[in-house]
Amino acid sequence: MILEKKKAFNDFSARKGLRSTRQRDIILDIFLSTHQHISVEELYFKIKSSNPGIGHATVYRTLKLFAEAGLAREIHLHDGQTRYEHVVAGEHHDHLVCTGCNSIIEFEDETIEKLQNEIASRHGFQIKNHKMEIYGLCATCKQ
Amino acid sequence: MILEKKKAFNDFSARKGLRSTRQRDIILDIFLSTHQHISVEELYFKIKSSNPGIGHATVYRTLKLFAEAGLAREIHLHDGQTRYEHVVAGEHHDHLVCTGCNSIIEFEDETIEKLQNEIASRHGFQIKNHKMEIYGLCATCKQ
DNA sequence: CTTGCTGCAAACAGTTTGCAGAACT
DNA sequence: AGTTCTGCAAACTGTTTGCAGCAAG
Repeated sequence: MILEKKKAFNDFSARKGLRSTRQRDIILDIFLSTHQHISVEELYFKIKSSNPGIGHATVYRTLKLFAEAGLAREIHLHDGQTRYEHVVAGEHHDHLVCTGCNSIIEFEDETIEKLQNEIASRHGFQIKNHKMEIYGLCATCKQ
Repeated sequence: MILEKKKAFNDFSARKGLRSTRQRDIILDIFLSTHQHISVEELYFKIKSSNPGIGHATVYRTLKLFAEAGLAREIHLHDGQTRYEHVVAGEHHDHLVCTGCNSIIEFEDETIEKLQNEIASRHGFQIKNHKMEIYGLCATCKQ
C-alpha cells in the first residue's frame, strides 16, 4: 500500500512532467509513515528532525502536489491549521472531533452519504466533495 | 426579530456586566441588517463606510461577543476567512457551497441529524455541535 | 545546458494583543 | 472616579511568493 502510493505519485509526476527529487521522496516517505490528520506544521517538524535542510515552503508545496495526485486530502478542523489525511481509494469517512483532547474518531455512514446525494440533486447541485465534522467530547473527556 | 436579538444582547450584557457602547450598537445593527454568512472583513468594510471611526479589532471582538451571546455563529468555509451567520433559535442547517460562484445554499435534514446522534452515541461521544458542508457546483454553474 | 525545484527570507492575510486615551456607569 | 472599551499599531500565525542558486533530465 505504501508502494502503491509511491507508484501513484510517480505516475502523476510522469504525467505532469514533474521531476523526481530527493525532497519529494523524503516528504512522501514521512507522510506515508504518519497517522491520519497530520498538520503541515507537525509534518514539517517531523521532517526537519531527520532532514534539517528541508524548507517550510517545500513541505507546503509538496503536500499540495500529493493532494493533486490524489493520495492526500486537505482537511480543516477549525484550529487554523491545514491538515492532510491519507486517501484510501473509494472510501470516504467523516470525523468526530473531541474538543477536550483533540482526538479524532473517523466514521463512515452510507445512509448519510445517500441523503447528501438526495439533498444535492433536489437543489440541482453537483457534488464534488463534502465534509462533515461533529464536535463534542469523547467518551473519556465527557466524564 | 431584530428587536428580539437586540434584547437578547442587552440581557447578555447585563448578565455579564458588559457596557453598552455606541460601537456595539452600530455593529449589532449592521450585522442584523446583513444576509447570512458575512465575513468579518466584509462586515468591517460595511461598517467603515457609514462609521469610519470604528476599528478592525472592535469588530472582531464584538462578533465574538455576539457568538457568545448566542445570536451569531462562527462558520468556516475553507476560504481562510471566518464568517458569521445569524442564529435562529432551535434551528440548525447545513450548507451546499458552490465552488463556481461561491453561493451558499442552506438546507436542513432531520434524518441526517438523527443519524449523527446515533453515530455519536455509538462512540460514546457527546455532541456539542457539528457542521456539514457539501462542495460542488450549483445548478447554474454546472452547465 | 536548460528548466524545474529548493531554501531562504520577505510578503501576505486574517486575526489577536498591548496600551494609552476615551467613554460608560 | 473607577473600570471597561476603543482605536491604533504592532505582533502573531499559518501560508504563499520572489528569487538566486542548485540539481534533474
